[in-house]
Amino acid sequence: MNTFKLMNKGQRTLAPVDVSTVQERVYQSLRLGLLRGEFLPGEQISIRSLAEVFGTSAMPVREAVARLIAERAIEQSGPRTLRVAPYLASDHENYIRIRMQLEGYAAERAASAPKNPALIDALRRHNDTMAEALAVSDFDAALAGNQAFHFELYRAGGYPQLLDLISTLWLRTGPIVASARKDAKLFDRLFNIGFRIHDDAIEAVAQRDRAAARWAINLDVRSAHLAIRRFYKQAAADPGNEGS
Amino acid sequence: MNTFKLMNKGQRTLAPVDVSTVQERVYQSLRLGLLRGEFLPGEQISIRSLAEVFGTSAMPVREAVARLIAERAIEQSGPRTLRVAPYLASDHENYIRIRMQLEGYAAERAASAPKNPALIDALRRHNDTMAEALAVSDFDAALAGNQAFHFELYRAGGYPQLLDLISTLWLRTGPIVASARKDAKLFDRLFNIGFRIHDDAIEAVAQRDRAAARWAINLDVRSAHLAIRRFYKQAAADPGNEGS
DNA sequence: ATTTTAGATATGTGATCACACATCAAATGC
DNA sequence: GCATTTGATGTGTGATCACATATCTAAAAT
Repeated sequence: MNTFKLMNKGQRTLAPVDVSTVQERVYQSLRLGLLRGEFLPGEQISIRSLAEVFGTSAMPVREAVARLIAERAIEQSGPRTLRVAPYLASDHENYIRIRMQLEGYAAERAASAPKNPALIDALRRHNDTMAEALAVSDFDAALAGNQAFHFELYRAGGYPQLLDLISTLWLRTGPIVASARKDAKLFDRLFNIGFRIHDDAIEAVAQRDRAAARWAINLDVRSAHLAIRRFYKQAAADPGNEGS
Repeated sequence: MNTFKLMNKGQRTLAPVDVSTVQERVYQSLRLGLLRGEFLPGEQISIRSLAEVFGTSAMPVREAVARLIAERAIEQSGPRTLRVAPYLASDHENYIRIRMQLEGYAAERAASAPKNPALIDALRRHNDTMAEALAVSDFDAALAGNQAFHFELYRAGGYPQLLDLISTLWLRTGPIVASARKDAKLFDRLFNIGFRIHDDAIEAVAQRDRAAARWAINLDVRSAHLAIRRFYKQAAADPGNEGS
C-alpha cells in the first residue's frame, strides 16, 4: 500500500503537475492578452475562433468569456455578437476618476506601510525597465514595465481585494491605453512623463509620505487619461489610421 | 410586404416581448437572491440543483455562475465544489475599507450635485420604509429598504460605473450582512442606528455638505461592519445556533 | 448599372452526453 | 466491535449537436 511512499523517499525529479482547468487557463490567457493590448477596443470576438486558436472546444471559452463579461472587459454589442469594450470618452473619464480613488488609496497604504527597501528596489527596477524599453521603442515591454510598477506598488498596500478590484479596472482600460501604441510620438511622450512621475511616487513611498504618494499616482493616472483622450480625438478627426 | 406595418398602425395592445436570454435571467435571479440574503455565507451550491429549481438545463446556470465567480460572490472551494463566498473576518474588514472609499466617494459626489428635492424625498421614503419594516420585525423588507436607500444615494452621484462596482461589492458582503438576521436583537439595534445615520446623510445631501455626507456613509458602513463582526464572534463561541 | 433577393456562412444559445473524481454509505473484512 | 473497503451517488468539466438568426455574398431582376 505504502509502496509509493517508500519509493518517493528516494531522490526524484517529480514535481506537482498542473491541475488547473482548461477554462481557467483560457481565462488567464485572455486576461493577459487584454492587459497587453493584443485586442483593440471595440474589436469583435468570436467564441469559436478563440476556441480554435486555443485548441479547445467552445465550452471553456464560453465560461471564460462569461467571466470577462462580468468584469465588463467584454460586452454584448448585439443579440449574438461579442466585442471588447470600446472606447467611450465619457465612460472612460468616469473610470479614470474611480481609478484615482482606488489606486490613490492603494498608494497611500503602500506609503504608510513599514519601510521596505526591497520594495523600493523593485519599483526602481520596474521603472528602469520601462525607460530602457522606451529608449529602444519596445512599446510592449514598456507597457509591461509600467504595469509591473503599478501592481508592485499596489500589492505593497496589503489588500489583496483592492489589488483585485484595480486589476479588473485595468482590464477595462487596458486595451484603450495599449491602443495608443499606434501613435508612437504620443506614446513615447506619455511614458516619459510617466517615468518621472513614477520616480516621484518611489520617493514618496521611500519617505513614507502618504499624501505625496497619492498625489503622484493620481497625477500619473490623470496624465495618461489626458493623453489617451487626445489620441482618440485626433484619431476621430483623421480620415483613418488603418491601412485601406 | 409592409402589411404588418399597416396593421400595426391601428391601436393594439401588443407590447415588446422579453428577448433576454435564459442565462441573463438566471444570473439576475441569483444576484437578487444573494443580495436578499437567501444564501448563507459559505453555503455549498450545485449547478444541477439550481438548474432544476429554475426549470432549465445546466447550461445557463453554468454561465451565470461563471459570472458570479468573476465577481467573487461565488468561489470554488475544492476541485469540484462551489460555494457562496464565506465570512472571513480579515477579508471582510478589507472589503469594508474599500467600500468606505468607494461609497464615501459616491456620497460625496451626490452631495455636491445640484440640489434635487425629489432625491431627498426618495431617500426619506426609503429610510422610513426601513424603519417601519423594522418596527414590525420584517427584516427582509428592512434589508431591502436599506439597500434601496444606499443605491438611490449612489445613483445620484452620477457614475453608472461606480454604482456598478459598488453593487459587486454588495454582492460579496450581501450574504454576510443578511445572515445577521439570525440574531434579531443585534439586527434590530444595527438598523436602528443605521436609520439615524441615514438621517444625517440625508441632511448632509440636502445642505450639499460633501464632507458630512462622506462621513455619515463611512460611519454607516463601519458600524454595520462592527455589528457583523460581533455577530460572527459570538456565533463562533456559541455551541451552534442551528437547530439540531 | 443599380437594386433586390436568395443562398450560404457564421454567430451565440441551450440541451445532452461522457468522463474523472470526490463524498458518503453500506457491506465486508479482520 | 472496529477498521477497511467497495459501491452508489452526485459533482464540475469538456465536447458535441441542434437551433434560430444575424451578416455577408452572389445571383437575378429591374
